[in-house]
Amino acid sequence: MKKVTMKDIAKEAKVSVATVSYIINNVKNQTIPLETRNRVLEIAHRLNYAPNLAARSLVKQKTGLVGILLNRGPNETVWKELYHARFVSQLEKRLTEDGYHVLFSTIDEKAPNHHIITERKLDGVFLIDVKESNFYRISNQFTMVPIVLIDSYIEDELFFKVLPDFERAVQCAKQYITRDYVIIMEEFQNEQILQRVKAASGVLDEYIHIATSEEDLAYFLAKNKGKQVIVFNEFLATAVKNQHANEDIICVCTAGCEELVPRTVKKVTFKSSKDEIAFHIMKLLLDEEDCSDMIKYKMQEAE
Amino acid sequence: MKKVTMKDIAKEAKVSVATVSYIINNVKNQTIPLETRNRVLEIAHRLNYAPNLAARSLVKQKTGLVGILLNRGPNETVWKELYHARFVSQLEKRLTEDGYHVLFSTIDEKAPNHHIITERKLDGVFLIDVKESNFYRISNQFTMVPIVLIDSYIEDELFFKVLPDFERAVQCAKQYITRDYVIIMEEFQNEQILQRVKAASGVLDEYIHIATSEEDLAYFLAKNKGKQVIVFNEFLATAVKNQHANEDIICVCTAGCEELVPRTVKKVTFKSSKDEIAFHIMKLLLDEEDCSDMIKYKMQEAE
DNA sequence: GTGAAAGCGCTAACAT
DNA sequence: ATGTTAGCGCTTTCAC
Repeated sequence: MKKVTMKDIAKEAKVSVATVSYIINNVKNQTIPLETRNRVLEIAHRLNYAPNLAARSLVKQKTGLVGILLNRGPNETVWKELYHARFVSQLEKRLTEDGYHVLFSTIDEKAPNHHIITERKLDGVFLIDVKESNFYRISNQFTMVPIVLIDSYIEDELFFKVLPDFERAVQCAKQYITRDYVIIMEEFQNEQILQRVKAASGVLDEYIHIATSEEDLAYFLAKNKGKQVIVFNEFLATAVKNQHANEDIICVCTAGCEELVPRTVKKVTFKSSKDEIAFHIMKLLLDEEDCSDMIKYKMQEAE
Repeated sequence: MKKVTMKDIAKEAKVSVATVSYIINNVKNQTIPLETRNRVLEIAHRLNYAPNLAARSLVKQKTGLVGILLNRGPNETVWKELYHARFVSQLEKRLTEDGYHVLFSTIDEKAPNHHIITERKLDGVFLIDVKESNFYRISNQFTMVPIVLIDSYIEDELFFKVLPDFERAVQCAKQYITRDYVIIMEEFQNEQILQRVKAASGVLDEYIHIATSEEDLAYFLAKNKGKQVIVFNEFLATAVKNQHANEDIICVCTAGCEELVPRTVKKVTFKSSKDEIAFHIMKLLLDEEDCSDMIKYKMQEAE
């Protein structure tokens, strides 16, 4: 009941492993008589042969493995977790459909461990919500691997970045604004993302709330009673609405998941989803297109 | 700028690759003088050496890879997707903490492709929401791999199963029942799960609704106006509450995510989380404990 | 204490 | 048309 290899097939078919390899991989420029071919394939099938991709990648120098690495803070809120889960789920779908295998791992912010990238010889990596301090000094280790940063900003030409266009999003949200307003968003590990939102919003720091617990949230809302609220991401917006049904909420749908938001919440949506953009960039990098001119991608918004 | 291997280190340190291997892996019974040891480690570090796990697993016959495979139907609802995402996320955390690398993949229900299991030589596999027809005939291919089924029921002694104890859950929910009630749940790919809920509920088929779209849901609720509603999983319950604020809802918290449910919803929770149980079983299987007596695990409920 | 060498399963260049 | 062979990067036995 042990694992069956090409050798087993070769022996049974009385051919060499090379021949088996040619047939299994449908190698062109190798003319194999139909009889041999069928015999080998039949045996392979009968023995339940499955190629060993580890062995193959050793010689091919390509693993077919793409990593999705998620920086998880010590106590993330459920909302935030869902926000990430949604993205990972969508991205995985695209990668899987494209024939890649996806290695998914959270990175403990306190003990960041990126060894998986180099040890598994990943063909490409998505890094989500990266803490800049964790990455700044070690980026030189990853010059061989295409890396796309999600919801993160690190000043390093090596990385490609995908993140919402906060400036435009806030502008769109303002269409609904008729009086004073405040902003609520998740806590990102990446400090610069926060800075960008703040800069984009044009409101004072005291009117921007980083959601970390229900209690703090309730306190903030109580203090700003009567004001309109712009909330970033659908899950957080839903949570806010659940607990504070009366608020006048505008949700910036950064999670690509508008269906979940209560009808009474106003919405700002994006033209293309983050996973679509991220996948597209990675695809170009994996296919070794020339990517020297694209530096940073943003999502565009509609109404 | 190419990849650095043990050979490179060996050359630079003027020792053999064997010695390098001994040092890198801290092999006991091999007495290495401290001087050599430090010199090699220093070089490895300076060259940014990272072991190639594919090569290692080839000789060790263990990949350190665990699969989480999710059967995704053609048009899953967002609620369902979140339900799964939540579980995957929690399970991945445990596995990663335990030193395993996680291969995450959705399986297209229409073109089920389980080759990843045999080709990546996974050490263990979690299969979520498995369609029995997809698996029934091919289970013999996986006799080498520990497999744990989640939210699925397949009559096959080969598999371990983890699923909620629906009978007890319904009983608990009934504590809140004061009049006629209906049941709402997600559509599972695994038909037998549905059957179990039906059997457990003790209500007629016409009072059990499988949520597939908001329209159908609204129609079902309208038809059963005034009745109490038992909803399976927090996300669906939240969605129901969002759209139909007046309903008297009891949520069976199968997603381990109670915080997300509006306060006005009554809850039935489980004692232990599914990911905890699933991980525990897998751990035993991976460590090759004797597991011959455990057949099926259920979740217990509290409150 | 250290290293040569075989072999894990596979591919591909080169013979035949 | 098929086989031989030399690796891919690593572990491990066994000899020195």
